[in-house]
Amino acid sequence: MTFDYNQKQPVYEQLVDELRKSIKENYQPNDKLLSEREIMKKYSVSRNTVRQALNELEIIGYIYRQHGKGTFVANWATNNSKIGDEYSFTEQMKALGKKPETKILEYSILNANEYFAKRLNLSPGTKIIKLKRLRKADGLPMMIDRTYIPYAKFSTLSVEDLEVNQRALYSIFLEDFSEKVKLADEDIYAGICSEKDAGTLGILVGSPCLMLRRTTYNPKNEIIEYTISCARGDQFVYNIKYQH
Amino acid sequence: MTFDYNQKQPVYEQLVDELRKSIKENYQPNDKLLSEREIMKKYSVSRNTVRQALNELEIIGYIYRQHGKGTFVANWATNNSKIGDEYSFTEQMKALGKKPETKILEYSILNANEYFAKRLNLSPGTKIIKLKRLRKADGLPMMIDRTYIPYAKFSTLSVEDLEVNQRALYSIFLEDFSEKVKLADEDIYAGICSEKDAGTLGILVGSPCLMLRRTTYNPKNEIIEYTISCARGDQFVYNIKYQH
DNA sequence: CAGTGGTCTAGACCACGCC
DNA sequence: GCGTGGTCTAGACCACTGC
Repeated sequence: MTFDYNQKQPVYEQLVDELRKSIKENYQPNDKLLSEREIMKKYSVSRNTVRQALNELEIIGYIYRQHGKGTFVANWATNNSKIGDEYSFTEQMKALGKKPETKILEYSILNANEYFAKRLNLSPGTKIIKLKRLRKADGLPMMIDRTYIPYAKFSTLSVEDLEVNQRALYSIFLEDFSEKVKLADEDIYAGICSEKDAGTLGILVGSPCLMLRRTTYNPKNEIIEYTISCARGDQFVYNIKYQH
Repeated sequence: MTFDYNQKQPVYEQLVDELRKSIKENYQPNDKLLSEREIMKKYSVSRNTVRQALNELEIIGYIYRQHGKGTFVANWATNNSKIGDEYSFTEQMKALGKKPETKILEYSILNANEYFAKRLNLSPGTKIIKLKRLRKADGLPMMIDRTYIPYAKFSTLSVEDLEVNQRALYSIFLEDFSEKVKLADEDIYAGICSEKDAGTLGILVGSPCLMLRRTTYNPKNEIIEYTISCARGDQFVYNIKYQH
């Protein structure tokens, strides 16, 4: 068995796909996998390529390796959800089997005041876009996002894409504006719901809520987004998985 | 310049240290680094080794690479705190310049009831250790942890180590019991403080608080810890950084 | 076009776990 | 001693960037 070297996808990625398929079909958790040298022979690739593929599989939690013993299949219970990705409402709701939905409550262009200028690392007065979104799951209001992004970078952002096509904001950043999220810095804390948001979320004023504050950076360390979210405390659980 | 091949530390790790030092002393953010081939010559190592070192530096956010252009120094503002690590109260408080302190409120051995047996994946009635800890920062009570671990694995756990030596639980797991944390699964949600905890934390009953529920797994997918924490909403902020 | 990072090969030795 | 994963080398070609 060999791979196609003329494809756009590198060989080690093709190998990752092959191994994933093979594991899915033929292995149980904690089974011993083929050794690196056996994989070399089977797929006619060099050891470096095998190790590159195995590294990927290790990172996504599909396998674990033990020096002197071998490579083993990890328990996939841990593999259904993405690990180490920044928070995505849509992804989390899907993982819970709920139907996510996003409604745009506000889209406006404003001049940054002192506070938002500082948060976005811009000069006060610079134009920014404010986006207020209501997130629902199975029809139930779950959280309100207030997102602030620099107008200069995203002037042609289409509200229709967000609402009608229900595209994820980060997909639009990446696909339409080539802005890659390199780092997301999140603060999570407990708070009390404001009167305004309580009405929108359909809960009592003063109910406990989960507050999220997020700043995201591109590879050049420019800030591409600042978001404050308020989630209802009686419904919303934020889940993270850390892999080592 | 060459490296010592007889050291326990692999050459690429030595190269990582060298490059970190060099970057710290001679480079500014977004400066262009030596090319991979120049590093090869300078340190007399092969390209693979250089790339292994650069991969590490990329993962910890020290550098970023651009195909066809070069390798660049990232802004270290993002590098002071560890990225992608599971939550550690002690580490976070240190990062904020606060003095962390842990007080053991309870250490007991009990038989797991239905609930905890399920959470730890044990049979009901199995012996487990309960550990209740109060976390303070600069003398101020911040959160209460209730940790449940299987007695079979950690029967010789020393409370003195935790309290007098202020050792981190995970260091003890790793160093004294060879239990490595492979995956941490955390739920974060907003809640209301119980009467009992309100007294300990010095806040009013019914105050909003941040609740954390954590399950950690070793590489074999055995559960090594289940912890529920309650943090005061007026003081405590949970910070995470995601790197891509 | 030259220079960069991205991928790949073939072969070597070491360190660890197990019999 | 043998098989495993971990590290390392020397050399090659490709794809992308910018002049």
